[in-house]
Amino acid sequence: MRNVTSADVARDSGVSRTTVSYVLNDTPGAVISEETRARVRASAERLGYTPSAAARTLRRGRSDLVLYVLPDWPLGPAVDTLLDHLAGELAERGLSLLVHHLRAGRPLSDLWRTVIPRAVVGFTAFSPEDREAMRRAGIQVLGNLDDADPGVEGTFSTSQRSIGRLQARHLHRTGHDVIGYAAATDSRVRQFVELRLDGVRAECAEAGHPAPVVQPVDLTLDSAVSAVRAWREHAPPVTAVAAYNDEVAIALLAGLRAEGLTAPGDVAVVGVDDVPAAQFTVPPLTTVSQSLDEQARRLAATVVAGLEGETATPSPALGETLELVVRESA
Amino acid sequence: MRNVTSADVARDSGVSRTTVSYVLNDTPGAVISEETRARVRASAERLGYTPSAAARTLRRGRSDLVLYVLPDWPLGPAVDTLLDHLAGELAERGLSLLVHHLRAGRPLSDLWRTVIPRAVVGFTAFSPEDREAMRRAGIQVLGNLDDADPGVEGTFSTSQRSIGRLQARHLHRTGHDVIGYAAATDSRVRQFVELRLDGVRAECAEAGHPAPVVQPVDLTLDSAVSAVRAWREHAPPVTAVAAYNDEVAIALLAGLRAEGLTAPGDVAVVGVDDVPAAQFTVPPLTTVSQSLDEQARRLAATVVAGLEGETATPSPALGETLELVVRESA
DNA sequence: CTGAAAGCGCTTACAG
DNA sequence: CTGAAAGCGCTTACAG
Repeated sequence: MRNVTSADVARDSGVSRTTVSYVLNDTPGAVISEETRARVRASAERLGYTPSAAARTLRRGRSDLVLYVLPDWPLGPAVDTLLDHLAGELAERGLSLLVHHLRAGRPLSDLWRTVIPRAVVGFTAFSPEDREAMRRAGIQVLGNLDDADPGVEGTFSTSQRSIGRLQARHLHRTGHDVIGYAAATDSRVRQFVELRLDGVRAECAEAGHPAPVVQPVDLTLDSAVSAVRAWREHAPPVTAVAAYNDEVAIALLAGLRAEGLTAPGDVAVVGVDDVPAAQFTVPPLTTVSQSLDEQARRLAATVVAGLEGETATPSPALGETLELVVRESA
Repeated sequence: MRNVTSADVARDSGVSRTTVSYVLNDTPGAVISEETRARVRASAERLGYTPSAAARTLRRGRSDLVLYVLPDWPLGPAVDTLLDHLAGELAERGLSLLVHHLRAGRPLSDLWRTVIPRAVVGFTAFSPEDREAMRRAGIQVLGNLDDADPGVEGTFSTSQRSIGRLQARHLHRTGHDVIGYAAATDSRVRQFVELRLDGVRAECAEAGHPAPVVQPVDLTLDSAVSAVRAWREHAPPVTAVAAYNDEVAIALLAGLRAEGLTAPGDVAVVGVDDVPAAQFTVPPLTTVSQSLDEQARRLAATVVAGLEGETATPSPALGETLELVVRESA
């Protein structure tokens, strides 16, 4: 059963392939009678014609794919939401999403050169060479986390620094002068840890308070307990801590409990993410919500705007998607 | 700056395009001197030649894409792992991953007809028509959750029923006769709820115990409290409950606490997933781990085996990736 | 208004 | 051992 091509449609509707192409693509300049158009469309429909992406790509020199480059660290639930929104918006415009997970020994350039996507969207920034090469090839490049490029900074992702600032500010406002920072140990997430911690530091400096006392915390009780002890023994003692995320914060809460301490009485704890479990911890966890859904929507909008050639409307200040959820732990 | 084509490489190395193609593709029958091969490869390298995916696809009649069809419900962290492994394995074979999120008004057939992927991998089963049509088009079809097709059943996903059985069995063994089931209310997840609950029912029936008392639980304290009350008021009273997943179980634990009850003393609770927070709840949560990593690896292996034409080695019994993690809540 | 023809870049019988 | 040539299915100047 051979595939049905535009030639089949042409034959069936008694016109040339040119006409079929004009009709089906609604080519602007083409002057074709409504009657002919209807006939062509009916044929296409009846024969179940679907244009070949390969042929179209070969002809046009660029495909209908958008390459989404994922980083080498765990993104959590964010990806799902992101991919979903993005794929949805793209589908409405006849585009499809190609995902690539960055990894050692899997150069990005081979892929984009081979596939010639309409746009490349990166979770992390691209190397200047990659970026330049893609631009030259007429591929739209949308990066992320790219602090060097002010035009792109934070277009998609909430500024990690703002997260740290928000945590520290809340802790200061609730009467804590010397605060700790619980840093995740997963090396793949280092970039984020550094950025968020930077925010905490900046806030402390501006408030005239001492710099945060950093302790590594992985997802074990032992590690949480050690961190708690270190903070308590610190002089002056740490009375509140900003955790890298809710998982770390939840471990911390368990660490406090194991030491016979409570939050926020002995040590206040603030997390990041507002995971579902955060409302059910003992005590309920105060945290920073990143509004991933909202961010996903913005990313999709930005990509689409870029594709349609609009000047990327500078997205609203990042902090806007950030929200402090005050419960009981801090 | 025109793209470099095989003709450029041919010119540069002084051979025909035929030879370039033979060398670069290691075409089996081709007899070409080692010296010529080296020359061609050097030229390709130097010119930065990357074959056009579009042209190759047009010629071959099928692309180097594997279409991964995601369902219309939240997959959680699973997707990330799955995509990562799959994309990795595929990349090693020169294939790329195209994701499509199923949604109303976005027919799958348009996409696969347009793109002609090497294989289509589905998280959920495909309709018989889609499946047949794809097969006829020479596309490898790998479904999931497809209980109707024994050859495919559970190839990728752990049997949802086994999860329920495992939960119920543990509860029975620890002395509970009448158990409850906490069903998630998110409609997108209904399919899973039904399957897992089925497993619980089957286990109860076989053990000669009463059928599970089902209560809906969403992620609010109120809802958890209502469920707890209903179970306590049930005659005979429910002394243990299997929760749809850890999130629901964690809400339940909070509901018990709010009612002045404790687990497992008053009501035992067992979850599913072993999320990081599970080890830090009060009390630590007993749960079923699905070994998503292991499953992702298997999915990738199955897809790759299928692509290489091997008869899909029937994967080992599903239950094997399931593991009961006994902590304190049950 | 509509058609014949070129050409996108590749692979692969076919003929030396 | 190697090359000339056809053809995959489309779009788009170009010529009526």
